[in-house]
Amino acid sequence: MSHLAYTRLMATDRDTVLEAAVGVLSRRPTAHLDEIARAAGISRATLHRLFPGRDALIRDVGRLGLQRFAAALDTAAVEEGDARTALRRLVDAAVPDAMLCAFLAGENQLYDDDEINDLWEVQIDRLHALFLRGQREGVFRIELSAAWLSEAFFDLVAGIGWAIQDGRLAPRDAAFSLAELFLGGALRRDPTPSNPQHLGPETGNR
Amino acid sequence: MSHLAYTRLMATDRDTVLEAAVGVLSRRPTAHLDEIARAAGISRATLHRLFPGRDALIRDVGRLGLQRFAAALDTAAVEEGDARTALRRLVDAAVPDAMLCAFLAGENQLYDDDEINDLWEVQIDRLHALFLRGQREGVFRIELSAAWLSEAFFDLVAGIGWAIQDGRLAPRDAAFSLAELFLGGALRRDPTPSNPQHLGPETGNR
DNA sequence: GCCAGATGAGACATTCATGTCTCATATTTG
DNA sequence: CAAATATGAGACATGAATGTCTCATCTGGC
Repeated sequence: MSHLAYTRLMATDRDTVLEAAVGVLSRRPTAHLDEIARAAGISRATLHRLFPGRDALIRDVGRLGLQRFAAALDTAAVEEGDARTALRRLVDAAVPDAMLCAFLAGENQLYDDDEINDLWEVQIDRLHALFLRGQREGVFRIELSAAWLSEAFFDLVAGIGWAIQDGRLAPRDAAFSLAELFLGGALRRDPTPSNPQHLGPETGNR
Repeated sequence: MSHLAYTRLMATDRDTVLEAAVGVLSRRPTAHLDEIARAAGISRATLHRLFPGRDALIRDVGRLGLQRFAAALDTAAVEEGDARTALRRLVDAAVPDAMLCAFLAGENQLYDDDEINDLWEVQIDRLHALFLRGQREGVFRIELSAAWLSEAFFDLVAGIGWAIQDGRLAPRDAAFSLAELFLGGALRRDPTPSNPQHLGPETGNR
């Protein structure tokens, strides 16, 4: 029991360090371990005790990001319901980890680790499938390829992460800004206020 | 005259190297000078003759990207005409340099060079002004802040660059995919085929 | 064909981040 | 309070990338 509690404490500690690391690495991939350790509030020695080396740290950051994104896809249940509301759920689930996604977008496929690459491919495929399904359902536009929709969505999630981190976007507005822009685009829908249609069902919890 | 021709030759040569460099650096910011030199088809010695050092190279890549983006804003004449067509012109002008923009999006504000930062700020302000004007004209949605629209637009341009570089998007489709997604969003406009409206005036040169 | 400038290949020194170590201190456990 | 463990601070070695050099080769102009 005490052993379990101990390992769990270490695990969350590792994740805390990884989240601090991503805050630095997403903007400056060449940051020194000194900076990362300082950002995490620990010494370089402890950082080395938690992670054998720099590449191990980077690898674990990527793994954490992919795990979080996979968890977001799970909690959003993107395989169920109609595609539009599924995507809205995904937005809500993914925005809290937008910074991790921003890191992933940058370090896209520079990993030689098979586990990481497989994990990445699986999640992208799930996203791709969501858009394909939406296109078949008549929800998403078919002029834009599902591959491009997946890519653009992930780019915008990353953009959300950067914007929040740099203080250019309030976290409160993040999910709304992402969902509205991606789903509805930048153009006004109806210049005449005769058609009060909305882009999707309002969940009412804003 | 021959002197001018000589310096111009060198300048374009520098730009050629910079464009090769961005192809490597946009994906792997930690790439060695060896790789960059090989990507540019020159030796490391010549690379050092063209650029005093690594940071000078990075700085010039950033400067080139900003110059190209500024030129795109100029040729698109974003300050003239209605905002929607101005943005379409900007898309067409910016897409060829999307990879440079992708690099800029990554190395956002890590420069301590005042000239670079000023140049960056000016261009972002121009983009911001375009969206503000469009919102006042009733073209762009006012629920999304002009700052977010600027940021998201740039993120998508960067995404275009990455997708093209990695072969996930055909260069032919780039401008269309970017403009349609950003302006109109991912959702189908009219599920019923009764209203054949389009998102903007077709220029007819596709 | 000759000369000047440019380029490539490689050796060399240097700098700096990394990795490893020790020891003192702080914190927790019993 | 005492022991055990975790942490921080710093020194030190190592290795890799960078910066600088020389020399051979190539190209272009005269």
